Amino acid sequence: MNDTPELPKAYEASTHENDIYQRWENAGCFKAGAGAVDGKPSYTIAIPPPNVTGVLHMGHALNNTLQDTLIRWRRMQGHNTLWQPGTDHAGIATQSVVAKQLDSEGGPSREEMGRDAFIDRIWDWKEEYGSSIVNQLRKLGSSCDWSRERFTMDDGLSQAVRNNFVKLYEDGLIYRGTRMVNWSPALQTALSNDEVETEDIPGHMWKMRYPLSDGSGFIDVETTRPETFFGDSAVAVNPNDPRYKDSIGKTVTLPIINRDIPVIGDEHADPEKGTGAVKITPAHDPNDYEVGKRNDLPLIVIMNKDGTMNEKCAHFAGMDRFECRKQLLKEIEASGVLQGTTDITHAVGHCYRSHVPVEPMVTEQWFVNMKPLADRALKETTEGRVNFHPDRWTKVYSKWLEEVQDWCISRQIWWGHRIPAWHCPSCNHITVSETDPTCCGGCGNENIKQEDDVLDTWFSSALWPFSTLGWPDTNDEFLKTYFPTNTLVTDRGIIYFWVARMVMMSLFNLDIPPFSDVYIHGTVLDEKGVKMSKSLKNGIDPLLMIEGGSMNFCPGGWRTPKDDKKVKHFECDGYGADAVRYTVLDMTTEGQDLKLSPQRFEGGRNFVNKVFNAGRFLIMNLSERPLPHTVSIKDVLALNPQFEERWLLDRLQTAITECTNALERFRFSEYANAAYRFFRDDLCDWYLEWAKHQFQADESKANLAAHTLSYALEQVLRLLHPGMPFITEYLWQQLQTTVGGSVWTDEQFLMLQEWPTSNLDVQNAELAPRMEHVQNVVSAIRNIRSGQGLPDKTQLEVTLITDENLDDVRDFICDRANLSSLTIDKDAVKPAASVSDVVDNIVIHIPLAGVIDLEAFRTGIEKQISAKEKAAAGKRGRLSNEKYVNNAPADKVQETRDMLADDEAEVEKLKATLAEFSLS
RNA sequence: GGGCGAUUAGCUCAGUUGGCUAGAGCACCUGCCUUACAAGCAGGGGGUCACUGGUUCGAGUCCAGUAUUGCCCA
Repeated sequence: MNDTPELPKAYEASTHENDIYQRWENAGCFKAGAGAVDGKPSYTIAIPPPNVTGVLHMGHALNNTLQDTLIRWRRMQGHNTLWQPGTDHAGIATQSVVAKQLDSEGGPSREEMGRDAFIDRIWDWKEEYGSSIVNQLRKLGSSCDWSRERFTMDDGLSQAVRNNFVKLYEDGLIYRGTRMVNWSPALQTALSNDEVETEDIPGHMWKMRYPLSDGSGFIDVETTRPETFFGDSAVAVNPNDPRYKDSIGKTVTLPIINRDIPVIGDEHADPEKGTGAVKITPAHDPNDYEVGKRNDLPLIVIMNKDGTMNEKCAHFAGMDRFECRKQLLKEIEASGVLQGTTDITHAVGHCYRSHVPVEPMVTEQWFVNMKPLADRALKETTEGRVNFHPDRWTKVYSKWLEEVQDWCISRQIWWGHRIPAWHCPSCNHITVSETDPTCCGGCGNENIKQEDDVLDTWFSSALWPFSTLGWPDTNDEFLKTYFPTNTLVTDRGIIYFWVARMVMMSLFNLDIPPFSDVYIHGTVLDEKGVKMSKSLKNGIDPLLMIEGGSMNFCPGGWRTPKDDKKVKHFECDGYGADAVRYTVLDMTTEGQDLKLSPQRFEGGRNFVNKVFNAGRFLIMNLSERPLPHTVSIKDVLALNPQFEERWLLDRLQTAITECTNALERFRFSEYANAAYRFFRDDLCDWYLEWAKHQFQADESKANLAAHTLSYALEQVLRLLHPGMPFITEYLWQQLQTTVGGSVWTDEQFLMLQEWPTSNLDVQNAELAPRMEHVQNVVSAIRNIRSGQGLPDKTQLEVTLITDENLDDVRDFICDRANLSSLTIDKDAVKPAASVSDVVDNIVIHIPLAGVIDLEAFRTGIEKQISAKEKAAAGKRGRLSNEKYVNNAPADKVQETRDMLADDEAEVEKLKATLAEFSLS
């Protein structure tokens, strides 16, 4: 790497990214504690473990870009960092994937091969395909400590699950009971309340007539689910409803099955709604379940686990619940039981995964008693130990905890942590134990059988921030060093599922919250504002954006075959990981969703290329000009820096402060913008262009410019590194090999260099405004050139009328405005046939005999005059208002006076130039 | 029905404790292939800050209401 590299004109991300990543990893840069400075605190992020069956989507790209930006920044700050990676076993999802695979192979089904063989088969699948998503995270540049990768089904994490379960059970916080749960007939398992998604769908309200058994009349009830009448235990009427007062205590006879059920009085029946009488099906409706409990009604389960009707349903037995409804309606219509149908829209709970309507059903399940855990978790936010960003999510979190219901944790599937409970057939005792027991804890019977059910995947995810660090071994060095973690970066969608449960379990097991800050980022939307999802075919594949390829996608979402017309085709060569990262960082403003289109990444790619080219420029110039291995600010200061250099150094300090402050406050977009502004505006557009001139000047000027550029670029590469790690690392190393001394070796990485801190010695509040003033003069001259239709290369002769001392920036103005001569004199006379302008009270004259575009000049000046006059009028109005003068802060008033004076002076000068011009 | 957001340039978004002529990127117009970069440079046009009131010397910013829209909960 000693030869001067021949760099291409455009940066090719794909030729460098994999190589750089490999070298980081081989050198141990990702390992816990890499680059840590003694005495600095630890900084830990536990990755939200992606589903092991998952493929990287834009949400992951965003989520992990933010985490990587934070961890790289803290690592550079010398903190003892750990980004703990891993994946989640995703019980239902993974089981479905493998079951489908079996199905497509045509071999034995899950049921045929049996539990143990099937689980082996899933492990095989996991070995083969389970690392695809973590490899995709690598493509993004994620600096996770892969040597510590964990999986929720690992032995250690499984031990943690058992330990937690047993402790909760022993504390009476886990119980087993027969309760109303949400049953998914498609998956044939119970679900937690949070796994049910309510959707508004069109339906019907059917009126059914139940005759009173004594023949004294009838009661009409309305229902959206007539087929559940087989499980009716009562008809409820409001006790205060005069229409039904006499019916209470009587019975009605159910049609078809001719079973008598009581008419009861219960407040649940609303006289205002429907007929005022409601059928009560305690085993298949959550509200009816409560009514049933109050009134001691029998629970009559009428369905099988697969959603078909059971033997209690006469000749409908074996029929699917929806088919049963159809057939039943025909029969009861014919028999006169059906008294009417109304079209309605109602909210129906659907299974989050299979999307079939859930069946409320009474079954025997395991539950966590959430109240005591939730109360503690609530205090963490109210007492400021867990802080959400943006803060408003605290309320969402708190609300859920306040209203939390018991958590159904048992799942009737095979893939997952099998509940550590053993049933005894002889004494019915349940033995719950962390290690496999050999006999019943109640009677000593050795013939015991482990519970079939497994735990909800979130039960193990809830332990993630500490189970990955060795817990329940509380002596584990990693647990001691890196727990509690610092920042959790996640999406609002799993505040209930995951964030709240982690806090609860961490408090229960370790008495401290698992993290201090929770950053909730936006959701990734397509260009039409619809959330990206696989099923809507509107997703943009981040890997494709990184590496290139072609894709079809449907902005707005693909919902029906007709939407095929809306499908768009997109092809690209790949923008590179840095471009993707920078683009999403730039878009990550507080709490804002990200509307993305593939073209959006061009902006990021262009900026990355700009960074590359700045480096290319410096490398080309430095190859002839040896500099110290790493130029320090002392080196620059020793070379007698001039105004331009001192200005650039001051701007760099501002950028350092802004970037650091932004990251501290999770303002990712502000971070990206602050670095961008300094890099593009200050460094490239102004200083670097000036440096080209200096390189042609005498040796001391050239040397100063080279040192300054080298130093400033090196610093800004550090600032940009957390956001765009690859290009910055690549360039940094290229620059190290180019400069003299060649002390640099392959062992050194930008990634482990120190994050810049602002240097108070080079800060000077007067530099930036003065440079801005000078830039305004340059811009005004360029504006005249452009307004007069002159090519950029036309050199101009300029006279500035001012008493300011501009000697030190004379060369700068001449160069940046491309002047052949510059006269600065407060008494200078206007050259004949010249156009003029006034900026910051400096009058500019440019002789342009013969080429003057009179019209352009006049309109330009007139426009300025009217703008200035308008501004002045506003200020005059304010100052003539005595309330303003009396009430506003004195310095503000004085400021307004000064500005008004400036405005008025400038208007005068503008008018004078216009008048002079008209004369000439 | 309840809660939380959003509404600023053609598009996507910034805009801090209220205070100069409300900013950026993209798109657009003009001129430039100037030996870092046309994935670029220079210059320019473009906004009744959703609407209606209120507080204030002063409101994009604070308060109340209205409209449109998104998400979550029931």
